[in-house]
Amino acid sequence: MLEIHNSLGGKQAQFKSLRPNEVRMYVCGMTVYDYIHIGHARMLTVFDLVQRYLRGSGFKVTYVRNITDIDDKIIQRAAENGEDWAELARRFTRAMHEDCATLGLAPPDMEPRATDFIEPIIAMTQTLIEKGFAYVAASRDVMYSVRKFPHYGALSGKKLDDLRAGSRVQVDEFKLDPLDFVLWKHAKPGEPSWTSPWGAGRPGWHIECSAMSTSLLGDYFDLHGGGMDLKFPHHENEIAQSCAACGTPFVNVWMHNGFVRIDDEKMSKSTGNFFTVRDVLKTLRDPEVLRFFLLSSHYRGPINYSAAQLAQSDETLLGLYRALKGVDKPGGTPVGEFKIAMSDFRAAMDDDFNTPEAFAVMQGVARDLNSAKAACNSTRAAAAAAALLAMGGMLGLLQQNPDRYLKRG
RNA sequence: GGCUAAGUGGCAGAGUGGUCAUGCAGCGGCCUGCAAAGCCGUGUACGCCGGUUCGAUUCCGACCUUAGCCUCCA
Repeated sequence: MLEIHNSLGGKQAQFKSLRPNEVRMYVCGMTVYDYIHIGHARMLTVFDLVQRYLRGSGFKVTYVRNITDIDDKIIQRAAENGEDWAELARRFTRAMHEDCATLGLAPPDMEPRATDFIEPIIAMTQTLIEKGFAYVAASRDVMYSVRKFPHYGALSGKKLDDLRAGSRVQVDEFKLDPLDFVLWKHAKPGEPSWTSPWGAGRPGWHIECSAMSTSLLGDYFDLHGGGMDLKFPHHENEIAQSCAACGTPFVNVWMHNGFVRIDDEKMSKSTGNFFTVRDVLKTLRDPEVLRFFLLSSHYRGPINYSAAQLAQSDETLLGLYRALKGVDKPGGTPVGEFKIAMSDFRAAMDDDFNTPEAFAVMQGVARDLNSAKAACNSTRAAAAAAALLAMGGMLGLLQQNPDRYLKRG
């Protein structure tokens, strides 16, 4: 029985997919204007784990992860570089794909780009205007009127009036409410733009995800994920847009991963305290060390990044590969006591993807494996190795040839 | 200011109303020609103060501290 913490409602809920044995999931991916850092790697790894484990549990999964390839930051960075914005986006999309491949992340089933979904974005914006949820402001931007959506704030537990009171944002004079957000940005001279009923412009960030997810997965789908920082306002806005436009519920379960920190501060591009995946990977024996590190604490909690931590993960992972080394014909189905370990492992994972607990089960199997090897009990060793490999497979770990892995570094 | 998480042994990190997390490091032992690896053993850890309870790290309340969101952000 799989239980997942649903951000909406803030509690663990028994996971029921909307269609039998099928999971449709959407994850907010990258805005491609720079190389990905360890914080992005955590998000990517966490949801890779989710889709992998769901598949391993017998679900048919459709995993969609978008690419935001038009955005203020892209335009700004391109201008700084004297580079074409579309070329810059393509360049960093390629870099991201390279990094994902190195990290051993399965590609999503669909990877929509915002610029390929201008039509649905315009259509949804139009619908929102027609239904009275959006308006064309004096600035000629199309805005979503947050007050028109009664459930606004439900996901993040925020009240509109509290937000307004505490807001440090300088209020846009064209907005009816300070929290209204842009659906369609009116193009300034020289900016990339698409024609629309409201003149040349480009999509706002929030509407992209609503348009792409509902176009590809339907109005109401199972799982929506992303980093903690997207909960408000991005996901709140997605709910407001999609529910209002489609007239249905939007998402069954919301999942948010915790941040990677450095010295107890959030790793982020804006503050400049970040390490890119490619730089960090140069210091490691194998990319698997990073995956192991990222999964060694629960996905919802914070994780502190440091070289010392990585070294510890390296050491632990080495121990697991050493256990696997020299086992004759591992494989087949786990038997006997390892069947029990297997079900312990599943229980841990079914409990909101409790990877640390799952790791503990694997350590127990590794110990049994080492004991069996020491006792020259090759049958038992093979059974233990089979179990360990099966568990590792569900996490995307331990699938390399042990001898080759151990020779590295 | 509002809202949300979290504070566990040297470090990392789960979990639980009353015998065990787990890993790394340390210590003792076994094994080995020595070492490494492995195996066995080993630590009166649960922010502070009250409350509930036969019993609380675990439940309740206050407090302190940290982080995040309220502006782009995975």
